[in-house]
Parts: sequence; structure tokens; C-alpha cells
Amino acid sequence: MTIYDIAKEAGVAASTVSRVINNKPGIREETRKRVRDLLEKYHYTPNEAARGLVTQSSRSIGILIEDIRVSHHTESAYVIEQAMTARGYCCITLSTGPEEQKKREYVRILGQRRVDGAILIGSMLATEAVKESIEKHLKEIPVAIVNGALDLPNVYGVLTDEAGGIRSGVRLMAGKGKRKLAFIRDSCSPSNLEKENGFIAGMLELGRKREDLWIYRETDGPGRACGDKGAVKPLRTTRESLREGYHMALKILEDHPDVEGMIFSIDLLAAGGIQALTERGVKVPGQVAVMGVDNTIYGELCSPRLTTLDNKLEQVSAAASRILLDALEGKENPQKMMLFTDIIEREST
Amino acid sequence: MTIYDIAKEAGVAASTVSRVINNKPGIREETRKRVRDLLEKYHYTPNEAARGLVTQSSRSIGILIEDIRVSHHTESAYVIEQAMTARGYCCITLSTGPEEQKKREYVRILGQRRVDGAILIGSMLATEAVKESIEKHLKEIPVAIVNGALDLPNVYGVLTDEAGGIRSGVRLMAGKGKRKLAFIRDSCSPSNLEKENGFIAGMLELGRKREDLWIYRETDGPGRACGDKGAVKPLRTTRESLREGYHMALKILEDHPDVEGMIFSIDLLAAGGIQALTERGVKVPGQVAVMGVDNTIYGELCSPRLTTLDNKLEQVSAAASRILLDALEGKENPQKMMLFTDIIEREST
DNA sequence: CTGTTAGCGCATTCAG
DNA sequence: CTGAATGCGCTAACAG
Repeated sequence: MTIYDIAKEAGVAASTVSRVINNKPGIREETRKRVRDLLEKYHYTPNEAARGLVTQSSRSIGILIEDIRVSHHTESAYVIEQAMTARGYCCITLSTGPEEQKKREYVRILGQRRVDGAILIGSMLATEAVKESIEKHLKEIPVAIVNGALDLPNVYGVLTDEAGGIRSGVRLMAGKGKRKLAFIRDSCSPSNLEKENGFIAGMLELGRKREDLWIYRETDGPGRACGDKGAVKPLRTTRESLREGYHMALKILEDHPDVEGMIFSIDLLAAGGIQALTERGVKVPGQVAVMGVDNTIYGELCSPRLTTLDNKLEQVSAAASRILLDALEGKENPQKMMLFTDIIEREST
Repeated sequence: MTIYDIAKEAGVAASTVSRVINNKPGIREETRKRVRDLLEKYHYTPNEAARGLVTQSSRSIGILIEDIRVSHHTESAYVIEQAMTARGYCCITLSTGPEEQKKREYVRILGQRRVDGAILIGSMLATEAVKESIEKHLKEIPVAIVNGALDLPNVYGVLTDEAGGIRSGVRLMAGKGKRKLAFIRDSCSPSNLEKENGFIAGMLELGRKREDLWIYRETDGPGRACGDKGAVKPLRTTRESLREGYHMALKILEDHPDVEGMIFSIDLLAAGGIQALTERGVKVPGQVAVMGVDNTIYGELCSPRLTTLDNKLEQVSAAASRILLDALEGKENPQKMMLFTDIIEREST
């Protein structure tokens, strides 16, 4: 069913049908009704591809996400999708996985679909490979990054002060007499490196020496340094993260039996850590205080309930959506902005 | 950058460029190389909209999901997206929300985008409104439903035996001497009604009378019966579900202090229930056994760890993807199939 | 107020 | 082996 079929049956020209569909003025009410009735009768819906070809706009935006199963990324995608759908845009969501080559390829696919704009969720997507691919394939359209930034004229970055937040976390623990702290992070995303920097800054403030800090990076496997080109890390499921946190906590307990606090880069790791500590009979927070990041539901499920750094992902996502929509309408915004984090204090500190 | 631009610079016709792009035979290797180099030079990527217009295929499939934030739906979307992307299909994912009108509309949007196939995630999408909309807008393409079914010639349903699973759960509890059981469900999705039926069947087996069963349906709000047309339930966040489980457990404890077991329709509610029981000093599972459904990570986070009905969502999703891909290639499959559930027994029973 | 014409970018005939 | 012509379904000038 095309506008020509409708036009023929209505006894008008295709352009008239088009005008009716798009609510353009200058059609006699009688004609309009006749066409409308046929449209309804055949459940006609315009072909977006054809429409996009002539209007040079797909009315769609692309969302790139490293792993759709990570709950805080999903929350972000939800906020963005709601905002975009409300404005008539369709969202093409692609899970890239951790491989740089795939990230590159998926940026290209968005270009191929001629999306009107794109949003990248998570700092793991703010890589050199992605940057190059954006320059090649998404040069003409606005791109926003949630919790990341890339130095390109058409790319907007919305960040949060995670470093400052973690430093506050260190102070919080220190204020409770916990000064022997460990920091544990999973991947080496820019965001996690920021958190690590915050930890270092906080510990330096406490008078600790840089080389004595207890910083645990997740095992990247043998012979693969973090940031190694071509290092293909498989995607980790939530269950694996939980277990990883569990083992990390045990390892720290072994290395430093006098540890007084653990700050994990994400809630899920922290939840695993709490499970390990509890199982070992270590009191949380009496003996060891624990803190996570992201303010996810995981922190409310474990017991004791987890103190966490709320990095305002929802607000960041909303900001990124708004900035993208603004850009789509020609409105300008600063290329880079930062929101501030909050510590949600619960029972684990 | 179009094939014409490339063609002009290469000194060939557009059709030659098209042949090179699509790896068609019958081009001199020399010409092919010349064109390839230009394609590479300009980072050319064919316009999918134009291509789709002539090939009558968008190489995309639509995914409808009620709420992308619900973790087991997201897991499902992930599996599907992986399967589809591997075959060169793009996924257009839309969160419908609970309103029937929106579900209807989003089916139409998929039609408008001329998706080659569609997958609906969750039994909440197997409604009359969706059925009508599919008949209007997706009549020609294959549709698969994850954990649901709809009686339409082009719609495939993949279900799990949740009723049987819950009945087994009842037996499991009875086997441990817990015979005074309550069932609690959140929404009135077909899937939840199935679970309720399983509970009823199990309790009847235990010799209980149908009218004496302790079945708690979530408060739909004043004056809104479950299944009420036009009842607009707001989407509930995971946090609200957790709290709801908490309050439900308290209410049951009040109504029936002698309760010995609680079966919740989803893990998250059960996790909230466990929190309430623990807070009240009720031993789990000593005094009250608890069970959830979905085998999500939530069940591994709460303590004691939750016994749950694994409804094999991942397998169901994989099956739905495969069936859709088969249909896209003209291969036939039964219209309706069922997988079987397993109980994962942990500490709460 | 409505019809005619052209063209969006591409794949696919059919000639040559 | 390659080019010219056609049309996918639609919108947007431009006429009338």
C-alpha cells in the first residue's frame, strides 16, 4: 500500500495524499476527509525509508552501549530512549561489547543507517578507535557521550566528578577512624581511572605515600596489561562481577589483615566483597567499612546495605539527551560539562 | 558521498560501483580495485534507507519490551540482539511501557520502519491490543514472542512451564513440612496468572480448599481491577518492586502469623520479602521459607540466598531468535513451543 | 486548492 | 565486462 494506491482510489494526486498525511494546510476539508478515511481503511503507514531518503533525515538516533546487561547503563538507555521517543525519534540500540574493532564497526553502522544523532553510554566508549570512527562516519551529526568526553567538534561530553566523589569517600571513612583503605576496580575504563585518581588524592591527603597504596586492579589475564591494544576481554556477566568482588575481598584480607576499609569501583563488586567479609566473620562496618559506586539496586539488596557514590547517571543521561535534542534543533551548548556526585550513606560505613 | 560521486571519480558508471560494493562477480579486477580504493578513501558507506527502498528489506528487526530496566527482560534483549546482529540485522528496540495504547502505537512504528521481523519480550505484550495492531501493521512479517503467545498465523510463541514450576515449588516446600503457603504476584500479566494457577494446583494437591488460599495480588490502586481496560499503571522501578515485596510480606505476616512459606512471582519481590522477614526477626527458612522466580542476580545478593524458579529466559530468547531467523529464511517451525523450568534451590527454603 | 514533475541513493534489469 | 535506464515510495517545488 503506497500513497499512489490511496491517491488512485481517492481520485486525487499522490501529493495531495502526502499533504494530508503530513497535516499540511491548503486542502479542502472534504478532500482531506475522503483521503483520511482511506488511510484509515487500509491502515496505511508511510514508509520511513522513502520519507527519509527525500527529507534527508531518518528521524532516528543511535545509542551505543557496551553491554546492555549492565544495569546502570540500561537505566541510562531507558532515560535516553524515553526522551528521544517523546520527540518522535526512534532509537537504534547496539551493544558493542568490549572489543575496539566492534566499537568502530558499530559507529559505522549508525552512519550507514544515517541516524540524525548518536549517544554513547559509558566512558569505555570514549576511546581512540571510536574517535576515529566518528570522524569517518558520523562527522556531520551531533554525538553526546554519557560519562565521557572526546575532543571532536561535533561531540558533547557529560561527565561526573567521580574522582572528587571517591576522595570524599576516603574522607568519610577517615572520619570514622578507618585509615587503612584499599581500592578495587574492575576494568580500566577512563571512569575507573578517574576513581582511582580520586582514591590516590584522598589517601595522599591522609599523609599516605603513593607507593604504599593498596590498589587492586582486576586480573586482566596473563600478559595483558590494562589498555593493551587488541586485548580482547570477554564481557563479564553480573554474576561474574559479583564473584570477582568476592575473591578480591578475600585476597585483600589475606594481603593486609589489618585493612579497615574497601572502596570498590562498582556496587556489584562491593556486594561480592561484603558477602566474602560476612562469610569470613569480618564485621561490616565494624571491622571493615565498604563502599561502592553507581547507587544501583544491588546496594540495597546486600546486607548490610551498601554505602555508595551516586554518580547521577540519570541526570547525566537526561542532560546528554537534552543536549543532543538541542543540537538537532540548532541550539548550542557547551561541549563539555560536569555534574557532581553525592555519597549515599547506608549501613556499610 | 553517493555511488555517483564515486563513479564519476573512478570514471565508471554507478552500477559498476554498486557491483563492487555488493561483491558481485563480473568486474575486471583492475576496475574493482580502483573503485575499492575510492570507497576506502572517502569512507563511503551505502545509505541503508535507499538500499532498503529498492531491496524491499530494511535488514532490521524490531524488539518490543515493556520496560528495558527490568533485568530479565534486558538479558533477553541482549541475547536476541546478539543473535540478530551476528546475522547482519540491526535491532530497533522500543520500550512500550504498560499502556495498551502505547503498545499498539509502537507496533505501528515498527511497521512504519518496515522491519523484517519482530520480537516481543514478555507476556505483558501478548495482549488483545497488540494482537490487533499486529494484524494491521505487521501482517506480512514473522513475529516471535518471548514467554508468550498470540493466536495469529505469523506469530510464533515460545513459552515456559511456569505453572508446573510453581506447583513443584509448592511440593518442595510441602516436602519440608511447610504447608501454610502464600502466593504473591505483582502485575496481572498472563505469565503471572500462570504462576498463580500453578500455585492453586499445588495447594489443591495438598488438600487445601480453593477459597482458603492466601493469594496476594499487588494493589492496583483504588477502583482498578486487574485487567481493567484503560487502567494506566505507571512503570515501577526495581526499587519500588523491592519495597512492594517488603510491604507484602509484612501484610501477610499480620494477616496470617502462622504462615510457613511465601512464593513471590518475581525475585525482586521475594528479596524485599526476605528483608522484611529478617527485620521482624522471622527466621528464613526456619520459620518461613521463601521462593522467587526468574533466577536473577537479585536472588544471589540477598541473604539468605534465594531459592528461585529458573524460567530459562535465556533459552527462550535464543529459541525465539532462531525461530525468527528461520522464518526470515523461509524455514518453518511450530507456531508454539514450551520449555521446562527448573528450581534452583538455595538457602531460603 | 490540487496536479505535475523531479529527485532523494541505490540495485537491477537490459543492452552493448 | 560495463553503461544507461528504470523504479522503489515519498516530499517538495512549481504550475495551474
